[in-house]
Amino acid sequence: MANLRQASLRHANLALVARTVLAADTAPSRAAVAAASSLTRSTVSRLVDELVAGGILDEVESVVGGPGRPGRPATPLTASSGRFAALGMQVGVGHLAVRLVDLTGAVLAERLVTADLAGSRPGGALRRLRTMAARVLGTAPPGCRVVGAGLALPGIVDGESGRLLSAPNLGWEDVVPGAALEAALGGLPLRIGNEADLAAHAYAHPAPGRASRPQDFVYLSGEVGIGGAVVVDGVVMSGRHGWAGEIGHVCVDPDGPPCRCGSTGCLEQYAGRLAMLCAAGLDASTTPSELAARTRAGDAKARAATRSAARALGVALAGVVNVLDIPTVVLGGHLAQVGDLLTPEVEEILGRRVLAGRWVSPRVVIASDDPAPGATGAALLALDELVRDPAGVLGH
Amino acid sequence: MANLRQASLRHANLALVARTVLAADTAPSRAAVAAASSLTRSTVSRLVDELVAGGILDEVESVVGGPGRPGRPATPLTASSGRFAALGMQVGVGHLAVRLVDLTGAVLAERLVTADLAGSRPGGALRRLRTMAARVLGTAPPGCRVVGAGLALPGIVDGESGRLLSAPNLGWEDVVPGAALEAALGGLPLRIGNEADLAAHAYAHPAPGRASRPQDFVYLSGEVGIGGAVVVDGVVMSGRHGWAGEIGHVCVDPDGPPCRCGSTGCLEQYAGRLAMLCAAGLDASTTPSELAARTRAGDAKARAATRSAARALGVALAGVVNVLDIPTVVLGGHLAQVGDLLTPEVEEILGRRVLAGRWVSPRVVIASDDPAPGATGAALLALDELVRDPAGVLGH
DNA sequence: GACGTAAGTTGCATGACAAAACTAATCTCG
DNA sequence: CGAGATTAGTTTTGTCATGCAACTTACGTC
Repeated sequence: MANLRQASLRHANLALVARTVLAADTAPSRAAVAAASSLTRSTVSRLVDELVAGGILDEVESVVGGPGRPGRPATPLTASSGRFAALGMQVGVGHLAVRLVDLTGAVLAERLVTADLAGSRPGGALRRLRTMAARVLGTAPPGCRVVGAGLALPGIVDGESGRLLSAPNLGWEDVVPGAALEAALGGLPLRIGNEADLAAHAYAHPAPGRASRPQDFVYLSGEVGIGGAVVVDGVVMSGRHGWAGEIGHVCVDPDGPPCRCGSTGCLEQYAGRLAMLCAAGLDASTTPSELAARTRAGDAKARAATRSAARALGVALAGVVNVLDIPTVVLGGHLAQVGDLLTPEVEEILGRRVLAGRWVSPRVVIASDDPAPGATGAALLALDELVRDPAGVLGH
Repeated sequence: MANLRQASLRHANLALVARTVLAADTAPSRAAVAAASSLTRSTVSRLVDELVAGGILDEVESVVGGPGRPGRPATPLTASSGRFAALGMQVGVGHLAVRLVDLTGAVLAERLVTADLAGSRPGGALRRLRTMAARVLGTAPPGCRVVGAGLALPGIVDGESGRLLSAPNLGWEDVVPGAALEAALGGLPLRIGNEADLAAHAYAHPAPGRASRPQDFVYLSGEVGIGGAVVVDGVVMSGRHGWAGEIGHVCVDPDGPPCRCGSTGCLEQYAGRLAMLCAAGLDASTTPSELAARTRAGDAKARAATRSAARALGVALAGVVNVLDIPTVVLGGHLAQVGDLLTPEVEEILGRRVLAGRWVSPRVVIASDDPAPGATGAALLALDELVRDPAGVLGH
């Protein structure tokens, strides 16, 4: 709603040029950027010079196998590597993670530890995260400017106030992580977000300003329960208060088993990690991969457990797809580990229950096995801000 | 993604000024617009002059009860009435409607006829609509410029190609209404859309560029089945292909009755108009108001029918609210007529099943009883385009 | 009737972009 | 090997929408 002045014009075009370079698959020349952005070469040249001087873009000298085309050779442009970075952190039920990610999407430094934080005290976990963050920041290359920090949390989060309202799987209630982390961050702006939202963001964006294959999908993530996120056009729909994506508590059967959320027949009671292991007669500490192995081996209880999970997922996701017309589902977290067993039946149910399935049949895909995608997403959050307004870090 | 030139700057600020005037509750002066938009008075003045000359805004002479404040009196600005308008049409299962709506949101002319179109032939219905449209356009006041037309349809629509893919309640498949209406429209651009989407748009926007109370809500609409729409920040989420909002086919109980969509236990089988009347032991031609009357009178079957509908709505909507974090539900269509009977139980179930219900309890509100809100929404669609880029109809 | 106040207008300076001419660096072909 | 073709990038000049500040207008008030 803000007005536009000439400066905003420059800001907007600066951002447009930066985005164009970052989004490109191969390093484009100034001329290519001009063609792609429909700005003139002269304007692009001026803006690129500014971005290069500001350390956001790099001119690549490499005449990798001279193209052999006539004319003056181009000067390829890329995101500057190692000059701007952001810190991404994640508190999971089973781990802590800290990452330093730069504008190219490269991880400059990382620390990841496993830790059983179910029913833990927030203070202790955040202190551990703080020392990890300090160490990672310490190993940042010289000349690298860290522009922000993000933290992914498995619960309902109020991003405005930086407050974690409730994380049932951790047993945390009403925590403000920023206060505990401040000492390590040294005034760095911290943004917090839901783990599934941030993992989904990372899935849609392999690097700042770059978009990957599906830009519209429903993302499911889970360590103990099931979190989720809805991504439309590469943007995570966070809802009125930022609490969207609770797919784990969509009702699959009103007469189903009670859920710890107080309701009955929630998806989580069929396809949550504990629910699946329990149904398969396995111990809570068993890995989902073990469950997958047993299912493949023909273990009857394991087969029944995956089958029940797949049917519940199918019913719940069909509802979501009917309401949102987003025909791609991405399975992350523990669901990724048993994903190939679930996919066929889930797709079959979706095809049957989705009204528009006649025209576009819903697909299920499996996310990468990164143990802490939320940390990457959290870092991208801060870097995206830089991409959205590069003038902010330049000489204004 | 487009680049910004100086002209775009002017276009954007022209739109900003127009929006500011249209969105205001009381006619603002140039100075007030400047304050609200953070443009300078000089810039606003120039832009307003252009908009007034172009017939988009009007200067109101009325010094209604001179304010008695010192200083030069302001010149209040409003949307120009009767100068620009758009044609909104709707084909319902039970009616045809055509409206001419101007920039103030006023209905300049209207025709509405009841007609049983279930299982009808598209050609006949569209011919009737065409003559209605021609008559309404004929009564447009002189000097009124009709800038576009929209058509609301109860089915799955491909807006890009202007094709109605399927409207099960009409029995229509693969129809291109634009061809049949062309003669009446005389080259006017026609946009088609889903009835629920457009009704939801009209609910969020009482007039072009103006926003009403809830800007985030789930809208339910129904004549025979149940259509729906999701509105986020005043914008209807249409989904990847524009087929979002099929809340009627969210699964309430996987073991429930079969639905004509091929699935089982769809919401429509509990809360659709026919389903409710049937469960209450009433004839298909009975009005929902009659059902409401019987329920209030204590008729056991009627009570059971509304109760069952309310529970199904509660379960289905809880899923939607959990996934989208949109805590307001608007009941339209036949559900509005029995709305007061459904509301308490639906709200109770939502409070129980929505995970974030602890912090914000979901509300159910009842839409107005306009028989053809989709027609208004369809007209607004075309007018919104004018508001989004006023420069388009000005001297470029 | 002079003064204060707020609305709206006018003229000038700024600065961002487009257009077009120009320079640079390479390939190609006679 | 050199002239011409071709493409990349730069420089110069013109345009135009905005901000700024001074100005005019139209009312109230004392």
